Amino acid sequence: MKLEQAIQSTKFKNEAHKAGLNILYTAWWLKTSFSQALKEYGLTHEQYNVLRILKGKHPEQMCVRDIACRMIEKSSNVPRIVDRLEIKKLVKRSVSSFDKRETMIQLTAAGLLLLEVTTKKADELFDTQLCVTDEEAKLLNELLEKLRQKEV
Amino acid sequence: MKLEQAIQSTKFKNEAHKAGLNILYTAWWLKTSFSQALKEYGLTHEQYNVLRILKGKHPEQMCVRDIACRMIEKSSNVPRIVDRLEIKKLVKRSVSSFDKRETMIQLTAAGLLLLEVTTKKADELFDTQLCVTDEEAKLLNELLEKLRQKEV
DNA sequence: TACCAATACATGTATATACATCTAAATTAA
DNA sequence: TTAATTTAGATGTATATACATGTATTGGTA
Repeated sequence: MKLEQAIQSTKFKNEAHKAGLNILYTAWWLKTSFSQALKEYGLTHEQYNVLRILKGKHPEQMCVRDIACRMIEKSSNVPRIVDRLEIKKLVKRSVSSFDKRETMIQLTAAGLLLLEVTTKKADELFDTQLCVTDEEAKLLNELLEKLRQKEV
Repeated sequence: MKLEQAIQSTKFKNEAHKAGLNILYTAWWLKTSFSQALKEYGLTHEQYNVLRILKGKHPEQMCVRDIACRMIEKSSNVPRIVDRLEIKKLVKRSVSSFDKRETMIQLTAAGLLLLEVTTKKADELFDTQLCVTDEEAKLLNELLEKLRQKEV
């Protein structure tokens, strides 16, 4: 669907302005499809994201700060997301013996299992829903990184 | 900043997968810069978005449903955003005489004034922060719309 | 050693998202 | 014309975002 149809708007200040809105809309669409796919497993996509980050170090533990700086949305409140994962017994919290201020998080066997199933679903979604060739995707990545070059 | 630095991750399944994450990250970055710019005016970017949509019809009124289908994030809860705008006297609610189920929303003079100031700020932000040429932006728009082609 | 600043994370608050439910009004059907 | 269905939007709940503040621990400094 063209952006014009999606947000019922035809006038944009310029192409860059339209690109900004197009990125926001595409991100919303992606998040929504993603959340839909995870729903039957009782996971939100932020919870999935934290599990996936933990998998990267498994069976080692990670502290909250390390998880936070790997999140896509940097302002995510990781302790609260971990709260919900802990209630569902998908992760385990423990105080670091190294530094008692740090809370170490580790995937449980249930968390690891659920992650494996949902990762398959998520990868499938990316493969089937994102209609771009490898070259187009590469170009898209370059354009997005150029667009963000004033990032602080 | 490269996506790899931003989310401290170097392994992606393929370029399309990386593009998906890159879009999500770029959208987060955009939203954050945007919210930052609006903060001194006491507006969130969703509230700004609703005001901007209302401006499109001003001085005519719009019903809640019409606003909702122009929102970038379709699952936004428009009545609640309007609640906050109404408290700040930036919009006015009234029952439609045409169909008493409909609530008509209209910008107040204060809302219109605030919108003019913030629109200047917002446009400035888009112009200075989005580092792409007109051709690149056009390409980006085409790629995003191709990527979304399986949209329902 | 005692004090102070910095750090890690928990927690509180306002707003938004995502979705379900409720109420009133309009539309359709019997 | 009444009854059932649909629609519009208000409202409730769980989760997340964005940001401020509180608390314990650590590290640095006098």
